[in-house]
Amino acid sequence: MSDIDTDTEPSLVDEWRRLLARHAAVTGAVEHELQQRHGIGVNEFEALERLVEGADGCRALELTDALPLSQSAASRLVARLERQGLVTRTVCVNDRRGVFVCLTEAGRERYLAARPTQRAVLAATMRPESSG
Amino acid sequence: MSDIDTDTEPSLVDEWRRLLARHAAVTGAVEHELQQRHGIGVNEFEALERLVEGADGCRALELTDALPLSQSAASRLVARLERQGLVTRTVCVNDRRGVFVCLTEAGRERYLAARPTQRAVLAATMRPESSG
DNA sequence: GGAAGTTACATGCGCGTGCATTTAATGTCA
DNA sequence: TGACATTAAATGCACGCGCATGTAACTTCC
Repeated sequence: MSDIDTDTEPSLVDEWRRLLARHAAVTGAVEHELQQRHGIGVNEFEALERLVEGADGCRALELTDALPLSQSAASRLVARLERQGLVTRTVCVNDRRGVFVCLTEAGRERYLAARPTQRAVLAATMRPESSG
Repeated sequence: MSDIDTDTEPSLVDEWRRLLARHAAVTGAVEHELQQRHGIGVNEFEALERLVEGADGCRALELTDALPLSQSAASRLVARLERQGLVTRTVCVNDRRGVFVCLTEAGRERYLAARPTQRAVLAATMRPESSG
């Protein structure tokens, strides 16, 4: 395509850097606004959203899979949410190793309150992508 | 375009989730491989790359601007690189508040050794984007 | 049923991050 | 020149992360 002679396509590196910059910008903005206005972080919000999308409850395992987090990070995330009263942790009936995470009313309200903020920040910060 | 009636375009949220997932996947892979095979992390590599692209040296300030990191994180990053002997920190001549970061020979070699690894991981993990 | 392996989740640990603050050097203005 | 604002970088602090490991509950196979 272009006539650069790096060892690999420069567009790949460009894309990578754009990914890094974009992620930092968008995530940083979302994190900041959510934290400032609703006292939750990006991952907390994402977890709540997954719970709302499901039947307000799901296995911790599903949450771990749905989020870009390690198992330990997900575990602590749920613990934080529980500490804030946004979810409850109960032993799973079918598999007592498992934890059933359930959205509380406070959790639902917090999510609903935070959603417009998150959507607004996304709309404001994700646009510049088109000019890539 | 599609006829979903969420409070915002669902494509925006989809794009956001793809950004999160993609960043986690690619960055995680690059981080792991670079750490495993060359003893440096993603940010360390990016910093070295900026130094190589420049004249093997630049103000710490420029590095901070070039990387998706806070000022304090960039400062510590340079400190780590120095501890590993990959860069040197000298007081800037023109502005003695500033720090001039200079790539060492070891730093250049480490970068050159790590670059193929990074490029390979990028090539392997960034492709799935096209199917967005 | 019982031993061995596997899976789900929690936790100790070290580390990198951002925020707020500090320290030192520059710029500004009189 | 001297006082005040500004800027560059370093650092104390709290916190979230991943890795490795621990614990408890399943599963398998005999």
